[in-house]
Amino acid sequence: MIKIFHSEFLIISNIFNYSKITKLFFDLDKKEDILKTALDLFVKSGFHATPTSKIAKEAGMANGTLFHYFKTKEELIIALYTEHQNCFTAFIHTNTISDESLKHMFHSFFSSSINWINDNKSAFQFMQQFTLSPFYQFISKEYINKQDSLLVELLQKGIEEEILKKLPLELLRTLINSHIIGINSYLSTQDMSAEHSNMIIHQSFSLLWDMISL
Amino acid sequence: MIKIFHSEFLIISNIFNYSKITKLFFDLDKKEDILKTALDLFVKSGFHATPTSKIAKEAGMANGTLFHYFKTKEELIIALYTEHQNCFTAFIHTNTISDESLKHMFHSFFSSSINWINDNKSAFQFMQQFTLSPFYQFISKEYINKQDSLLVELLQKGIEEEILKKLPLELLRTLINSHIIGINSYLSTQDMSAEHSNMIIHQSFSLLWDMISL
DNA sequence: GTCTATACGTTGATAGAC
DNA sequence: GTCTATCAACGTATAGAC
Repeated sequence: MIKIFHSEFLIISNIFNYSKITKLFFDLDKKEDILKTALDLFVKSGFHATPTSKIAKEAGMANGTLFHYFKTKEELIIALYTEHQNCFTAFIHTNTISDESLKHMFHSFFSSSINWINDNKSAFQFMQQFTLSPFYQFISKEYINKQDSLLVELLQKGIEEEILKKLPLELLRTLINSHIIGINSYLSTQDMSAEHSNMIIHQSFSLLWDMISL
Repeated sequence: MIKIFHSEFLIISNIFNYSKITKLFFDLDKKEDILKTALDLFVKSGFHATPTSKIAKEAGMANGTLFHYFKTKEELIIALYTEHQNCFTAFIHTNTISDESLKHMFHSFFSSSINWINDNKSAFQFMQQFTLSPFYQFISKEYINKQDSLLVELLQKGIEEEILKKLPLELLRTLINSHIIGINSYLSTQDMSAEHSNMIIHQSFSLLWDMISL
């Protein structure tokens, strides 16, 4: 990856670190090479069925070099999770437009979530695998709550303003997240045009809104 | 496990094979010992982080004995998945009551799903892990569709009778399944009385119905 | 059917030269 | 920082006695 186009540049720089944009035109950091390769292999074969030796090899470096950047395999797996989770959250925060209408804000929150997931399918699948794995217990409650803080804020406002049904915050939060996962699962298995896909996303938001709004 | 109580008996006989009920009062089949132990360990540590030697040991048998019942570890994992998936489907089929009202049928379908999942938390978590893993590709499309046939039938009827919104069947199916997973996730993380839990299940069905019905 | 013993490959991680 | 060489431990699966 020596040269990349503008559109790819935006996506990739989004996944990784904005401060390292300039390096992208020449070479990614070794650390990022590892993370990128590990993601592909983990999604293809699972954490434990993917040896560190294979990651290093496919990332074009020696076995020992990988352990220079990550002390253990576990550290690598957890770093990979937080890397993408942070990216996901950052994307949603910058793409959820502020608006007088709460419904519009929910809509843009919803669309940006779906869009990120769609542009980062592997990352999202890995994050789901991770969430169900024993590694997840090493992620603090505080971190998890922080990631969902924007959604919780919106929900709180919605309930206060009597736009949303008066239900436990946690329940609403969980149902919305499940809904988003479901839409993603549908969009991934069906083979459709971008246009049709957008229509489904729009429809799905209406469904979600019918469910949670008064 | 020499003697078990009636309630446990019902749950366990439900998980495994009805034709082997009589054996339960003395000893489970070795094969079922393996499956039961493997489930616990897989949920605790994941497929690959759980060695077959540990499964055999905890199931109270020699390493070689395990391989007498399952030729490979992969075969064991896949058998474990279908075992529980079959049980889940069977439970829903017998517990979804026939009724003139489609809404009532949906409600009982929904409740039985939630109830089974709640009584078989480990099994369900394993099934989700499995679904996201590379092993899932070994499960045929036909098998998957067959498992969801009751829901699809209900949905078809609902759309024909203009009770449900006219949306792609697959989309509805996926959204309902995600909703159920979400409710389960909420019920699992919160600590509540059976009474309160039932109330949430009831409310959640209303939400689902608001979403999919006209 | 069940056990013991073991073959044989693989893996995570380290040491030390460059 | 990166590589090569290496190791000790482990994991799947088999062979063969009982």
